[in-house]
Amino acid sequence: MTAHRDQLDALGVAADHRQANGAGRTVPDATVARLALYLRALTSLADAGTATVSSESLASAAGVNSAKLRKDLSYLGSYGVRGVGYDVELLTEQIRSTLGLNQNRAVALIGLGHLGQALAGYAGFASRGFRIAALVDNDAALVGTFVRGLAVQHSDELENLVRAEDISIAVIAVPASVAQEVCDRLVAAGVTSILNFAPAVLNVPPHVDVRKVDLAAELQILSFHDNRKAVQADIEADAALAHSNGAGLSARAGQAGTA
Amino acid sequence: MTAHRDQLDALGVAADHRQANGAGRTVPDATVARLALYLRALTSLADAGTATVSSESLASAAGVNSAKLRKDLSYLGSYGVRGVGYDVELLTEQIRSTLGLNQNRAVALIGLGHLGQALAGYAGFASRGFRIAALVDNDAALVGTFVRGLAVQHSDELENLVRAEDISIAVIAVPASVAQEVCDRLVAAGVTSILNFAPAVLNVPPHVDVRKVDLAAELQILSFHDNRKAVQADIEADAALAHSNGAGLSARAGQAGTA
DNA sequence: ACGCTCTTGTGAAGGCATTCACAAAATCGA
DNA sequence: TCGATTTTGTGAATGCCTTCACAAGAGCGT
Ligand SMILES: NC(=O)c1ccc[n+]([C@@H]2O[C@H](COP(=O)([O-])OP(=O)(O)OC[C@H]3O[C@@H](n4cnc5c(N)ncnc54)[C@H](O)[C@@H]3O)[C@@H](O)[C@H]2O)c1
Ligand SMILES: NC(=O)c1ccc[n+]([C@@H]2O[C@H](COP(=O)([O-])OP(=O)(O)OC[C@H]3O[C@@H](n4cnc5c(N)ncnc54)[C@H](O)[C@@H]3O)[C@@H](O)[C@H]2O)c1
Repeated sequence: MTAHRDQLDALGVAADHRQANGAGRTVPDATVARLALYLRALTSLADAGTATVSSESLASAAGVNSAKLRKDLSYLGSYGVRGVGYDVELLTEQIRSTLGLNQNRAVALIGLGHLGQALAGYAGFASRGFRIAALVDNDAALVGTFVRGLAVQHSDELENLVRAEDISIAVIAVPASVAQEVCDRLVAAGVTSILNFAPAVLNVPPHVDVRKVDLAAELQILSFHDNRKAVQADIEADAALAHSNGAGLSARAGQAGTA
Repeated sequence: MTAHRDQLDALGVAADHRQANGAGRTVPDATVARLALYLRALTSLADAGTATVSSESLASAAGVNSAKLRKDLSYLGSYGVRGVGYDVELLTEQIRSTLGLNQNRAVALIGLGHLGQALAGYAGFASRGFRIAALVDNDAALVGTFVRGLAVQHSDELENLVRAEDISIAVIAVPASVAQEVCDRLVAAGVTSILNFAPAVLNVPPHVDVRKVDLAAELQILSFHDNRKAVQADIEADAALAHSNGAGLSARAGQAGTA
């Protein structure tokens, strides 16, 4: 167990992608998702002063198995050395380049409520290749306040900001009821990638990518497995009981049935 | 496009699951992840007063295709009526039951910094089947303060709280440097499911499930596709230019190459 | 009672992703 | 120079998931 399959997202609209990289190869989506993980692990290694790493140890640092890691890296080309491993710095550069992180991408954050404030202050974005270039909210009390040295702008400015800063990625942290409307405006202004925290399905034209983060859904997935474990334990307990007893039904809840 | 494949998570450790439901059938992981989505869509429909829904319209409300939805629901049993559709209330109950949401599960939240504060105040958890039963931090300045009517407890109390409230699910929102340590304590206290926000790979025993949320990774995945689009646009622009020009290289960045 | 229409439920096919397992490449020491 | 050792890169096999396409079932009007 330890985690679910490969965490096939709770989320997920539908579509397909393939990318032609420098070498002309194609990178599977599942691989792209893991490249981000490898990058994180490589950064730790570099910080620790490691210059070279084997697929085995990088894989374990990233929490995947080494065959998968090697196959993933093979889509980028051959940057390892047989018998030795991968050069940490070179591989980092390769992955950054594949992910398009060499240009410190500008990101807009829409909605500076509870979640938005936390995100705006999150150091992990900056350190991993993103520059928050615009903070937007429509609450007059928030507009003009500063978060991490950046002023919150009124949502009337949304289109101007997206164009002025050449923003292609936006994060939506507004209530679900206005998420589609905000999304439409972002798309109209030229945004092509959206990370959506609102529990709403966004409709976008085909050239726009949406990824969603649904925290309650994540918990529900955990709940399913947790429940499964409990039911399993029940079955086993009952089986054990049946020996001494006859036909027991343990006290545990056991939700898997037919309601 | 519209979204990536099925948003194979950026995250994901490795493992496999299968669940025997009431009918003795097995529910694929990919399906479990989508059940949470369907549930959300069903709740909206119920709020709107809809009593019955076809696979076609429920699918579109959830942003998936209808064949997939029907196949997914078929793992729970036959709760639809041919020629008519699904009863919203009945289906809701079925999914809730499958996900183990009929017992308002108690959740612990560890770390009440920027992110933790936002999560603690998030209404979406309560409305979708979870009760935040414990808030834990080790910062003396936070302990004793109240968030949504619940007092923040000192982390020394962690084990006691988990046992007292019979908590099996925990959310980790502490710095990455202490995430493993917090995780170990949670597991030792009896937690079996963890949602991890810290950018760190957690090692857990096999009976414990971990799901991770890595926001920077999400952005990096978006970045990859965004970059791909830009490169593609370049190629096309160059091809067009080549006709009038000879051999042009457009101004655009074009990061997909070999660094 | 019957035929028409609608929509589910599901075998079968096809497509991806993961895992296996090993030949090929590189280094090192003798 | 050569053999031992290490570790990559990748065909091939396997297993999931998705998608297709349609028979079976349910309601409805006549
Ligand atoms: N708080 C969390 O931990 C959390 C977790 C997961 C998901 N979410 C989701 O994220 C979204 C935001 O959550 P929150 O807790 O921060 O809510 P919030 O109410 O605290 O913040 C929403 C913010 O959006 C702003 N806003 C509203 N309409 C706007 C518009 N048209 N343009 C620009 N800004 C606008 C509001 O002024 C407010 O500041 C919600 O959809 C919520 O469901 C929140
Ligand atoms: N802020 C964000 O939007 C965001 C987004 C994604 C991921 N994250 C991650 O989530 C985690 C929290 O982020 P944050 O911005 O809230 O950080 P933060 O520094 O604001 O909060 C961390 C909290 O954890 C508490 N803490 C530290 N050690 C603890 C321990 N041993 N036991 C209990 N509590 C402890 C601290 O007192 C603090 O209140 C980090 O790992 C961060 O990388 C944050």
